Amino acid sequence: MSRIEHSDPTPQDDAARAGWLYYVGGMTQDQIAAELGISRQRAQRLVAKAMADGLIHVRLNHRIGACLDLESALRDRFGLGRCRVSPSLGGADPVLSIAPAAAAELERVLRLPEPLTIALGTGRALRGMVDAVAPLDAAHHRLVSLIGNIAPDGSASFFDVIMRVSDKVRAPHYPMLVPVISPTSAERDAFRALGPVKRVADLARSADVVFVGVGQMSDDAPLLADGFVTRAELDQMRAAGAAGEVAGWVFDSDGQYLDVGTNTRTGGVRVEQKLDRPAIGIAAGASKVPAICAALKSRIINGLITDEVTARTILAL
Amino acid sequence: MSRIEHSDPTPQDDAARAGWLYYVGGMTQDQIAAELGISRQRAQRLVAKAMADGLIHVRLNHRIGACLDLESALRDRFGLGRCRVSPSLGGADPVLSIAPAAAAELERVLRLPEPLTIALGTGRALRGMVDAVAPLDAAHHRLVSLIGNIAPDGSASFFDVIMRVSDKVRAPHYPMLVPVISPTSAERDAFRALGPVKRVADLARSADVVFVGVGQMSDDAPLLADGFVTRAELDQMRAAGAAGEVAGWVFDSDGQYLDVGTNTRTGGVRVEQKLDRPAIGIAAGASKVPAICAALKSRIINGLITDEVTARTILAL
DNA sequence: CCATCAAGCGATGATTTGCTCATTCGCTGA
DNA sequence: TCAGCGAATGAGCAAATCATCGCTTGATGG
Repeated sequence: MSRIEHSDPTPQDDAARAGWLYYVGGMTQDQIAAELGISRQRAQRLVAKAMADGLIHVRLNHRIGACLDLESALRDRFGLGRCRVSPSLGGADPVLSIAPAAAAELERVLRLPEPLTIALGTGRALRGMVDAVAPLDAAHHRLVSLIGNIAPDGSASFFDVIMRVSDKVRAPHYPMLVPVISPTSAERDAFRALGPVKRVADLARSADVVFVGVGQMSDDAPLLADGFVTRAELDQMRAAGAAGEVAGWVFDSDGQYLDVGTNTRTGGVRVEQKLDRPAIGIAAGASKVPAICAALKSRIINGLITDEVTARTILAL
Repeated sequence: MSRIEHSDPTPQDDAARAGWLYYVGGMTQDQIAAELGISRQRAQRLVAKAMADGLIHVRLNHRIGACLDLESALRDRFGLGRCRVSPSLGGADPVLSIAPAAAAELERVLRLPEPLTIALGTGRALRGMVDAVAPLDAAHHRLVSLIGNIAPDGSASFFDVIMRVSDKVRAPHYPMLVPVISPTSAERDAFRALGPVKRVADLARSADVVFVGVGQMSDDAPLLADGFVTRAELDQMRAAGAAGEVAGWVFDSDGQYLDVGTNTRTGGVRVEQKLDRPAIGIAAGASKVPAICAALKSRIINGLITDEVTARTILAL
């Protein structure tokens, strides 16, 4: 026996086992407690931990008719390639509802056999997506960041999305080591002139697939909440017609990029309009609707993963 | 609005939506009832239906250390290619515990880009596997049955495994339209001489991957339970050393096929020993251990998906 | 060596869920 | 038209689950 038992079970092992028995085996927590020789409370905690640690993945294997209808309506209206509509989750954060669908789409791309360069933006939706991705081996692809990873406070937390996903799927990753938005155009240009930055930017521009979130420019703008722009800058860009933002680059309600405000100092790579490769927007929520519409209109994105109510609102316009 | 609402929600749509809100959204049944404007009991029934219909798939995203250890031990001992060990589910049917792992392996194969011929056996374990596969598009592969699909009572229920999986993944399928076991060798040979049967058999023999269950020859033998062999035939073959069976073909404890009993009348294609392509056995349960060991020993199978206690028992021998 | 503190544990009460049963609804055939 | 019948519904209840609380235990630092 000791020949086989190479290692003591880690806490995660225990949690995984309890979660397995509970969710797959359909056992009650009492039964699990008896099986593993622990108290029910402990069993309960292990099951909860398994869920909290993301050890248990739940997916819906049925396309709800209403969502399929919305997908084809969106596809027709905006000439989309990929389009996915998830059922909404009542009042909960819409990010939660689109994360599994977004993860499934990313996994689909990662499983393609030919080596691809996959460009990723950042934001809550993308973060939700990578948290929902199942570990798999995609070492033949390259993951490249579209956006700088240095926040105004100097932290590199926005690095997270690409780092986490590359960790999960064992793919090499190329973060863009520049400020998301530099204090001055000159400083931005100085960063851009650096060899390594240039190479990552070229890689990002040549990406075979692009995944981005879409930011709104209303008072709850992610750029503002995360401290990338000041309220004055936000107001200035709104006065100039700003309706939304992709990878930090602000555009108007027709999806045309502006030449004012932070757009003169944004460090990352801009997702060009009418890209001939998939550029998939991952976004949901009432306040994002104008931004999503604008991005779709000028084909900054040519694919969309959203939720039911957002899809309905977009189509109602 | 009516422009969008093309179709009324089906009962499955409702179940899927309730299951989504419950499992993905983490809402209580009361909340779901309020959200959908139905009674709590109805919400409860929809959630249960979603689970029963297999609309909700749960997978464990963590390899438990003990199982990994067993996998490498099995790989070393029997020189296996693919090997997967799932945690056991207490007293429950071991088929339930291996079905997700088996499904994941089949999905991996189905997602390979080059067109493959995939041969499938039948049995409870295979049936569990196909029930757990997620729908995906694998139209470039061919699914071929190793085993006849006509049961002694004339029903074609054994057709189920390959039909269901081909339905789920939209792959063309080639059932073998012969009795599993014919009453006489002559009749078996007559079937074999038929052109269509010959072509399916040739296809099966040339398969790039093989998935089979492993049957025991003890009193709970699947062949006996399903009425393919009589007790007298079972006893006769046991007297001749029968230890197990793959795709209806009986072998002894060294994994050598016998020349007696029903083996002279079995209709399907025999999985040859030491195949140079993957031949993956999907089997778990204490009573199957001798059969699995025998099949591994002579390399009728060169891959194994089983559960923890079965793996331990195999290695203890 | 002892005081302090944090982490984990088991118990308890509140909430949520699964199940049974009587009833109703809708359909079919006389 | 209406009786018969099966499926679906909702009420009620027992079981299961979850959240909170005080306690133990073991580590840390004075």
